[in-house]
Amino acid sequence: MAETKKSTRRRGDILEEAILLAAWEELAETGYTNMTMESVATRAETNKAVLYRRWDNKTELVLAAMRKHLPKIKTEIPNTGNLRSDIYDYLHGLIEPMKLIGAQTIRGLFSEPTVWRIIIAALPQIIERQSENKLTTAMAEILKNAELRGEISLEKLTPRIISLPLNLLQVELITKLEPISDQALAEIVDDIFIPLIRATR
Amino acid sequence: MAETKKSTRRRGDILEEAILLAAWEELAETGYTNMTMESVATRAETNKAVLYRRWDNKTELVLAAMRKHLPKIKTEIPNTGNLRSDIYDYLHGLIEPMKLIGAQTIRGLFSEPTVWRIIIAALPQIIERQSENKLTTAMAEILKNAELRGEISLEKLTPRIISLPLNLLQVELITKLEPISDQALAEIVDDIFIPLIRATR
DNA sequence: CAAATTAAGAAACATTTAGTTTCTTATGAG
DNA sequence: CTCATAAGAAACTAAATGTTTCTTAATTTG
Repeated sequence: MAETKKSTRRRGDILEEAILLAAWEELAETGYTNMTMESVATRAETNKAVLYRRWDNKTELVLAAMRKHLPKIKTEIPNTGNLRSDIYDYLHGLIEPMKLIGAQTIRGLFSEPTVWRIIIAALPQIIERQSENKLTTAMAEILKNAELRGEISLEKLTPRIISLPLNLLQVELITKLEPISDQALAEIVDDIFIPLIRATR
Repeated sequence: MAETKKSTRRRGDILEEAILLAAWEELAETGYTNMTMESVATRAETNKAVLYRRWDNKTELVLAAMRKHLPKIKTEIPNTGNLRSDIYDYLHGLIEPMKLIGAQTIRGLFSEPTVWRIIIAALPQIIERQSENKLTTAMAEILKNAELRGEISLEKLTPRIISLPLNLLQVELITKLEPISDQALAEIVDDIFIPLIRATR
């Protein structure tokens, strides 16, 4: 009569992944402050103590969930033979995965207090170490290719100019709290970055 | 022998100001999460219940303290007869008061979880309604003056271009967590905004 | 395959903090 | 001087974080 289920007691990575998924879902659905260690444990069908054996505190758990479930940043850069296309394509590849996540989840992530700070605090870990450098490096490479083609003169470009498009995408995300639209990207590239770079030479 | 003190039981505005000052100091010194309603009450030499009689919750108290103690945004715009100077002077007037607050306090404000979200959530109240509009309006006026002098053609400038300097100041503040330097401002104005505007006509 | 080790499940517990309630008492208005 | 109002004091509730202890299932190892 009783089902054959409930024999399994999960361990190790399988359990860990279930917890991180539960945390990610809670985060997106209810936001940081409403997500409790208890609620995550329950959703993952396990126990609070199990969470604390793996992560020191709620913040660490959230960070781990974000690291696991946020889209990874690409390192490969396009080489279309044209600066504008290279920039646009690369940045488009960055914002595209956000659309899968959707506004709901982004709002869930950002809508509650702590995550802002966590995200910023975590930039050195989540992003800076991996991505900020990755991003800046990618931009630098794209521009170097453009220089080789004689499109621009790299030495005129300050670090602030180089990071300009990325910074504007940041502001866009933070203030809109939804996936960045292709149109916004196009404006940043075509109305701001490219004209500026053409002017700077 | 005993001093003549301790007779006073403060009320009304005097008490309220003491509380808001205490909250502001706690916020700056220990950050949002470490600042408790209890600690604010103690510092203000009053009682937790008094705080809750005035503000519904911790968030409201913090918002009130920020509204009271953050520098107000100027509405008057310079008119030097030169676009570059107008922009620089106006933005300089915005960032100057932050230097009085200092990196310590800015870090205190931003260093702990919730304030990020509070600040952003409060933008509609604290900033957007008053300031974001104020800021955008000021920028628009400065540019209009420049158009009257024949320096630029306003119709070519998109909203994104107009808000560019303010957006870059935002990113600067958020990523550095210290008062914005005059040099950073100069770079934003002279390496980015002015060249872009000159190119866009 | 049996014994030993490891880690999960369960539940009670400690602590902190937000927010409430009730009662007493000082203060200021009339 | 009297009375309404709001401050002070203190006890209390209700989460939520983080801990501890014990039992028991899964895995490793000899």
